[in-house]
Amino acid sequence: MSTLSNSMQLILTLVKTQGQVLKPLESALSYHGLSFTEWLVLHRLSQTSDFTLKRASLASSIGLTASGVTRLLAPMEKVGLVEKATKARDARVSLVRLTKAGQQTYTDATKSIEFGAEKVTNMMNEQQAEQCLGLLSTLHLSAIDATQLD
Amino acid sequence: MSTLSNSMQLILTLVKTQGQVLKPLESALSYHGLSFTEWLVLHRLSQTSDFTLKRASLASSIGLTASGVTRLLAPMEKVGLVEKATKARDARVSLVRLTKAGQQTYTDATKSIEFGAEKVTNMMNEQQAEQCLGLLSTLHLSAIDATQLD
DNA sequence: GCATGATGCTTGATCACTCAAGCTTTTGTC
DNA sequence: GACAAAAGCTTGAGTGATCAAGCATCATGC
Repeated sequence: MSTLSNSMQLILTLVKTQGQVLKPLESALSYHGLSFTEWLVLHRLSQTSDFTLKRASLASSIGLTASGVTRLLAPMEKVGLVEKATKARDARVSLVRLTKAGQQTYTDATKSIEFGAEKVTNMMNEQQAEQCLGLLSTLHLSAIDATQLD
Repeated sequence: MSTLSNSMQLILTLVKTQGQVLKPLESALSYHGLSFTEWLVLHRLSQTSDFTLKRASLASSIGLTASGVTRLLAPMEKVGLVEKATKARDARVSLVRLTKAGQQTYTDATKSIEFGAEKVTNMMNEQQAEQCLGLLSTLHLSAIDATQLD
């Protein structure tokens, strides 16, 4: 019954925590008919100047494959949150644009998810939250670095 | 293009980081024919005094449903990492026990995953890792707390 | 001592994603 | 300016999980 290294314990806690944290947020979003990943799509699109992104860029920015994006976006197009557009000079690329309805849904859903986020971080003060964010960012960079040189 | 609350940014970073961190570990484990979740099963079992756990306890301890456990364990039994046992006084419960082979695989795989974990946390010093672990634990408790009162 | 309900697990259907293969369009080379 | 290679997306097959329903087994009240 040997014990794990500190690194491994950190990662175990990371995984456990994410699982616990995501549940309430998913349920907050379900009221708007969105999954967390779908909300992420709306979020990324709403951050751009023209509400438009290449499918490939969207994919990598939310940590999905191209095919994952295709399958995720299909129903979102069907309900009109998002629409297809084509790029002028390149008929290969397919752009995704947030519709007016999508912008509205994003605004509403974001209120819900942020409310959930507040509740979930309730036991942390502002300073702890900031510190945690900083450390996670470091860990993120470190993980990217480790992935590069394999 | 309004910006997100600190809580929400923390959670976004948490999710992004976990995704990045898990990739190298999964690939380290794949050498032993294990997924991260399967390694978790071996880990939980190896922590018990008699290498045995109720399926339901195992489920909740690794954050899966009962049916998830059934489906996860089936192939692991087939390759002999784990075996079924029955409880004396209660024919409903089905116990899972780590076999000798499973113990060996756990020992080997744990070396690999811990090596991966070291690499992934490479850019953090010991103090940062500990601090991060502490803050994540707080967040975890906070999230559990938030889930209770919904 | 027997119906009622609770507990523990499995099964069928479905979902969200991945990978590999394929199709179309563009780019670069000669 | 034709043709191989690359880029961008979609599709078919498979994986890992979920939920809801079902089947045993155990516990309780009368």
